[in-house]
Formats: sequence, C-alpha cells, structure tokens
Amino acid sequence: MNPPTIKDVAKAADVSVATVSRVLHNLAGYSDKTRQKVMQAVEELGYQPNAIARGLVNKRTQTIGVLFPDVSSSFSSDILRGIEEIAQEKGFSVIVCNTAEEGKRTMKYLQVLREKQVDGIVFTSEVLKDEYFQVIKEMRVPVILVNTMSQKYTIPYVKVDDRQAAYHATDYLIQKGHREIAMLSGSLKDQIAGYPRFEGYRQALADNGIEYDESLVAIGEFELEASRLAMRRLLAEAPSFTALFAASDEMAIGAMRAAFEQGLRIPDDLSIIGYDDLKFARMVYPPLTTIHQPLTMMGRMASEKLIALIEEGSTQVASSIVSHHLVERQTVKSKP
Amino acid sequence: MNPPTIKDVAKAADVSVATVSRVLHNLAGYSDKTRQKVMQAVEELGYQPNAIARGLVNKRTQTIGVLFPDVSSSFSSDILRGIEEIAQEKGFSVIVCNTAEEGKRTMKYLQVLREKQVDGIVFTSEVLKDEYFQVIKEMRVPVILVNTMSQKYTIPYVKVDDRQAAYHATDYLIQKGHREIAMLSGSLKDQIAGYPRFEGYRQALADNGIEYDESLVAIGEFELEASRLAMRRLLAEAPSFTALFAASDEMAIGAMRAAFEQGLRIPDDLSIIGYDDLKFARMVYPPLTTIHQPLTMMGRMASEKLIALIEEGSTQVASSIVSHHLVERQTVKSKP
DNA sequence: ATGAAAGCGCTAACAT
DNA sequence: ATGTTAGCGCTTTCAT
Repeated sequence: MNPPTIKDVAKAADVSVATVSRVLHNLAGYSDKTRQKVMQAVEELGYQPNAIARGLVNKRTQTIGVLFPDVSSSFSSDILRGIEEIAQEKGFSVIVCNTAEEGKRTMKYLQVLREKQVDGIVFTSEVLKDEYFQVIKEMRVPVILVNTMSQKYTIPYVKVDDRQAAYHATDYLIQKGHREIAMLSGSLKDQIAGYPRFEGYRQALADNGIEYDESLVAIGEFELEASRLAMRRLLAEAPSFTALFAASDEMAIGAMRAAFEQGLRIPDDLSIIGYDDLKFARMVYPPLTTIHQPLTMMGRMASEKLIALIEEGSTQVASSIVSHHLVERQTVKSKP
Repeated sequence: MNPPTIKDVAKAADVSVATVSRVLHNLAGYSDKTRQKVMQAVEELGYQPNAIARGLVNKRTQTIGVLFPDVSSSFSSDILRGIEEIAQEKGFSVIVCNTAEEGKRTMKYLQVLREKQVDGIVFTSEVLKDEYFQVIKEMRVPVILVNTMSQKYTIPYVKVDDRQAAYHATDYLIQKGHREIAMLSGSLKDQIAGYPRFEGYRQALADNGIEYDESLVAIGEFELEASRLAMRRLLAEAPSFTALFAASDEMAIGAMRAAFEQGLRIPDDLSIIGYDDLKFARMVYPPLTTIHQPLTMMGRMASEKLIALIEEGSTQVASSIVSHHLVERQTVKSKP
C-alpha cells in the first residue's frame, strides 16, 4: 500500500537493509549475485529512496534556496534560470523565495530555509542587511550574492561593475560625438543600481572634459511610466541634449515613449542607451542599444560557486566581477 | 556547537521532549509555568525546529513542486509568482523545475520531486504525457494543471479557453470593420496554444460570414524573428489584409516589426491584435492591443486548489476556465 | 560479504 | 500535567 521502503527491498531480496544501502550507493561489500537480487527487488517494487530520511541522517538536503525581490521580473527570472540549470545538473533542487518589495518577507523566508535545512543560499539584487547576515551566519550554510555585494561582510558575489558599465555607456555616447548627454537615474541612495551608475556617468563626462550639469539628470524610479514622465519633464525643462543614458532598459523605453510623444525620432533626433539588456530590449522598435548583463550566466556562476562551497566545504571562493558588454542596436546614432 | 535540537531545549527547560513538542504546537497538557520555561529555553538556545525530521514523521514536507517548460519566460514567471505567493501564505515552499525544451527533463524532475517527497505538483504549459501521469499517480500526490489540460485523465486544471479567446480577438477585429484578416498561428499540432487559437479564428470568421482563406494564415513558431519573417512573407505573397491576429504577443511584435520595415503604419495601415498580454505588450510602441491572460491569478488559483487538495484531502476540486479579457491599446483601429 | 543496531530530530501514542 | 518510548526511512559503525 504505502510506498516501498528500503526495508521492503531488503525483505524481498532476502538481505539486510545495510546491504541494500550498500548496493544503492555502489559501496563495496557484496557479491555479484547479491547485487542482482537487490536490483531486481528494487525494480519489482518500484522502490525510490526517500530523500527526507536520507537528509535527516546525512544533514544534507541537496536543496538550495534563492531569494529574489521579484521572481517574476525578467531580470530575476533570467538569473533563476541559470541557477536552476546548474543546480539540477549537480543534483540540487531550488526553492524560490519572493521577498517582495523592500525585502518584507526576507526574514521570514530565511527562517523557512533554515527549518528546511537548505544546504546553501543565493541572495540576489538586495542589500544584505545585518539582520539577514546574522541569521545566515547562524544557519552555517554558504551564501552567494548576485547583483549585490556587501562592504561589511566578505561574502562572495557575482555582479557586473555597474560603475564601469555606466561609464562605458556614457563614454560610448561621447565617442559618438554627443556632448549634451542627459541621464535617467535611479535613486542615489540605491547602492546597487542607483549611485554606481550615476557615478559612472559622471566620471565619463569628467574624463572627457564635459562639465556635469545637474539639470540634465532626472532621478526617479526604475519603472516605465515614471520614467516617461521624468523624460517628459527633462525634454521640457532641461537644456537641450542629443543623447540619453537610462539606468535601465525599462527607463529607456519610458524615455523613448516620451520622446515619440514629442515627435522626436530615435535615433535621428535623440540617441538613447539603456542598461540590462532584458528580453524586451530587442522587442521594442527601434531595438534598444544597451549594456548587456549576462544574467543567466551570472546565475550559473553563482550556482557553481555555491555548490562548490557546499560540496568541497571550500571555505572561500572568489567573487566574480563579470564583464558586461555594450550591444549596439538602433537607438544610438553618431552626432553629425 | 551543532544547532540545538528539541532535546537540548527539553534539557534546558528541564522537561521532556514531548512537553516541548506540545508547547511548540500549542497542544494541551502543560502548566503555564512549564510553557514559560520552554519558551525561554527556546529563546536562549535560538532553537529552530528541523523541518526534515518533522517531515519524516509527518509524511508531509510542506513543499510543492512546479514544472515549467521555461522558467525564465515572462509567461512562466508570472504564473510562478502567483503560485509562490499563495504557497508561502499557506506555509508551503516551492521547488522550481525547468523541464527545458520538449520536456526533456520532465521525467527526471518528477523523480526528484518524488524522492524529495513533495506534497503536490503543479504542471504547466505542457502536454501531460502518459508516462508523466503514471509516475505522478504512483507518487500519490495531487496535481494541478495550468495552461494545459488532459482529455484522457480527469485532473483539475486552470486555464483560459483559448478557442474562445481567439474567437474574441478575431471577432473584435471584425466588429471594427475588418474583413480581410490574416493570422499568425502556432503549429496546429500544438494542442495548447496552436490548434485551439486557430480554430477560434476560423470560427469567428465563419460566424461572420467571412470566407476562410488559407493563404492568409502563416503557421510558424511563437518567436519574434520567425514571426517577423512569416509576416514579411504574408505581406509579400498573401492577398491584402487590413488586420492581423497573432497567436502570441511575441508573434505580434515580430509582425509589427515586419510591418514597420515595409513602411506600414500601425494601426493606420494595419491593425494588429496579440495574445497573452505579457509585460512587454505595453512596452512596445504603439502599445499592443491584446488578449489578457491573468497569469498571476491563474498561478494563485492553482496554488490554492493544490493546497486544498493536500490539506483537506479533498478528493476533487473543480477545474477553472478563467476568463480572459481584451485590452484595447493602440494597435487596432476601426476600418473607415 | 553481510547483518545488527544505534542513531538523525521529531511526533504521537501510551503511561502515569 | 508530564514523561517514556516506539517509530518515520535511512546511513553507518561495529561485529561476525
């Protein structure tokens, strides 16, 4: 009636459970005919090991937990895909945790992951607060940070250098002949995607002898509608500009929308470069020139590092600054 | 050194483990001061129950497995979000499984879910093959289908009526005065998103006295580039048409691209309606008129049904055909 | 080569 | 009100 256990197999094969366990794990210590008998019993009963019982004794669940601020975003799900891919290859399952806005559920989820005895955690796109770190520390499992990092604690991370990538984007615009370059930035309080990108923009200007003009940058949210409005304001009130660096693709698209509404043509009248290279960057028209972050690969790397930490008990793995690249599509044009 | 167990708590509180278990579960059978002692010990030791051990005895893991053909698609991740939301509310964790193209890893994953003793499964967007059904049956856990269904087995599902929704889309175009309506369809062998949508299109034409013209429909993949090419061919070779029904938003966007390239204006020269209402439908320009599928809600419903099945051991819950709706944006225009 | 038995951390009778 | 104990299904000494 109930699913067969190792005991049932042992009985059917007329051996002890220890022996069954041995053959199941390819350990030494049984004759070939014993092996046959056991395998046959397994086959006939349709036996499947119970990973829960196994986990109890091994203190390993072959499961990792992954925390996202928003699982359903294109950004998160690309990372997730990479994580899952490697995890399953290496025999791990992944529990997804949506921490919701401002990590409202982060603590609760860490709790759950702890009770569920996950072997490791990947923490993405959010600032690692002290309280998070404390409970993770108590869990005594490895963590990997993705698209975020911690100044305070030395935890391996996988991310691109946002400052450098933003610098790259801005510099590209400059190389194309633009001098009046506006920016749509996230909050400067945002240590992940806000401040660093703004800094990169500013530095690129400085290095090219272009004076920074505060009225050329609009600071707002990473969201289409808000960005459309911000861009509209920029267009109305700011000094004129021929190019725009948007701190995210979604912002860039909001900006494009605003530009269209003012009758501007892109890239003829205005060049725009985005950041992220989410799937829809190539779906808009004209296709968006942007900074590509290799999200799926970052997920893979994180997964690999984490599992290395789990399996080899390697105390430390190195962090990775992965390289972004700029993908030229059709929203940037040389200034004549 | 090791994380404290219930035994440690019992010792510290100077009671038996049974008593600790009782207060942890709010069962009756202890004095108030005992309760105090226990809670204090829990506090001091930082005790956290071990869900694995609990799962072993309860035969319940408070975990569900979710299978997606592609976790990272906008489509899947919207559903995932809904599932996760309800699951965490009800105290369940979700293991994500990416079955990859053509369910290559489905069998393997079902295996894993079985070993991990998940309490239930949600199976999305793929045909439920016999072999899948067999192992799920052996697992003796409830399943819910999302965006798919089974003729052969009576398994509760959550989906929209694709045929009806496609009918709606086509009929809408007709009501707007269009008579020459092309379609970009998925493979007619695709029982989920292919054939039913095609049928809806055809039926709407028929019911409005419009003759079906085979040369007006292009059958291809649900993918941007392929659709762009298909559309280009349609534009070149098919009889002229004033409107297009695309079986997915991505197809619609590919079609828009092809149209732009031919110098057509949308919706002035050509009306287009899509299907799905993924996030990027509103990001393109002009924003896409399309059939909205309430994916996140469908995820929530599936999660709810599944958990009901798990908890109340309800033998059966009803399937739900959820209603789509048509969202009017800017790609369809009345024919003058 | 094989088996007996002691747990892993917890729950749930069954006693008292 | 509280404790004792027998498992849950498995792995792993330790014997033999």
